[in-house]
Amino acid sequence: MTPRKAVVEELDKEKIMQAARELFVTKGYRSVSMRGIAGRLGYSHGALYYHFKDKADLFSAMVMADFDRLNDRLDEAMAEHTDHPAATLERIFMAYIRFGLDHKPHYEIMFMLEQSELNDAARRAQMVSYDRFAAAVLRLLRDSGKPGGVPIAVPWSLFLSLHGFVAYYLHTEQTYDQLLGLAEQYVGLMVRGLG
Amino acid sequence: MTPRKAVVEELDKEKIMQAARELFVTKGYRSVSMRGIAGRLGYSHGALYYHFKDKADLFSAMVMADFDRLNDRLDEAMAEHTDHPAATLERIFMAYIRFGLDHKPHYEIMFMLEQSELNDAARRAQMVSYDRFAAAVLRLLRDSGKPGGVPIAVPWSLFLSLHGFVAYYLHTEQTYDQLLGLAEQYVGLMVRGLG
DNA sequence: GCATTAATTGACCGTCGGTAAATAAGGTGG
DNA sequence: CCACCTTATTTACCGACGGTCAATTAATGC
Repeated sequence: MTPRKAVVEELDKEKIMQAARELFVTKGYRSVSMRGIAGRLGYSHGALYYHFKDKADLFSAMVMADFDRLNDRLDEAMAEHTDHPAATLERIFMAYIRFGLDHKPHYEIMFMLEQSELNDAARRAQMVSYDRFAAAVLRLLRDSGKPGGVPIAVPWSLFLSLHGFVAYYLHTEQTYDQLLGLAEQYVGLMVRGLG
Repeated sequence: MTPRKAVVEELDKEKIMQAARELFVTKGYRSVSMRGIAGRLGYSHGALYYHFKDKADLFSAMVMADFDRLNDRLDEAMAEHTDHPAATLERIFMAYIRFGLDHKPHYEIMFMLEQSELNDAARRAQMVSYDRFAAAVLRLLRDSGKPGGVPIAVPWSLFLSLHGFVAYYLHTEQTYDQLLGLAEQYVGLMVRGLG
């Protein structure tokens, strides 16, 4: 009936991503449909395809925004480097876990999507974010005076460990606060492995 | 036209699970459909619903069979307990990683399915299998003469670490043999954390 | 005011998981 | 051998999905 709305209520990428986020909170991202997102906004589903090429394109845009946030959190954790490198390391690890558990719907699409559900740009953002993490970890390990070189596989192992922790609790109801003690034990185990 | 086939070519659960497995190898399990499985066997999709209540029921049956196999592998790794407990621990960890990477399609449905995609029995099998793992790890840690008690969270942390490793490489082309060196470093880091 | 462009609708396509009635084969008792 | 019941399968159907596209109307530029 009205194949174009008044400009004040026009759709844009931000509104679409926001609606998608709200749906992710209640249902898992698997069951969030393009039709559902459009319906929540009062539009027909076809309108979304004017703003995003397809569902992977929408997911990817959200993922890239989320990686920017994660990078900020890790930067903050590193910025307080007044104490020992080992303590900074623990802060970074805890910041990672906290980000994952405080923003489960975000983390879910960042790391739990199949590769086919993301476009190239989003995959690049994943890798870039990991590179920052790895560089920071390597620097801290060297600063803390490790004898000899630090094997390049170490940051990767640490990342995998952190991801394993978050990924498991992603689909439970438990919050970061509830898991705090366990997370600290876990991180402690990780850091002791580096000694 | 022929609403029942000759008895020699009747469908059964085994045939269906086998066909599903074959499809998992080429496509991810996400894109394996009930129609696709039936088609591969030369049946119409409705026939599957006579043998399995729904897709979750089919997946769950496969998952439970896979946990039996994983339990066997871990039992084998523990059985060779001629040497130090620490060496046995490493063998168990490596056996876990090996199972995951040697049987990626199996591991995928065992651990990467959403809870809603499994029925109660399959969820129980997951927990029982973890309990075996945890009991074995706890026993070995105590045998190796840990001073004081071993926190109950330790086996769980170890499991999460192993899962993190396997989960990441699940969607890559890399084989267990190619990742052997990295896996050994990773396991080494884990065990050192216990010292 | 008129032509052009931008944004939205809604019909349509093929595929999915799932249900249920119809139907034919297998098994059973007389 | 036949009648009857059970078992296994087909097929049509449902609603929902992702995605495409011509039609349509609001906004914009000249």
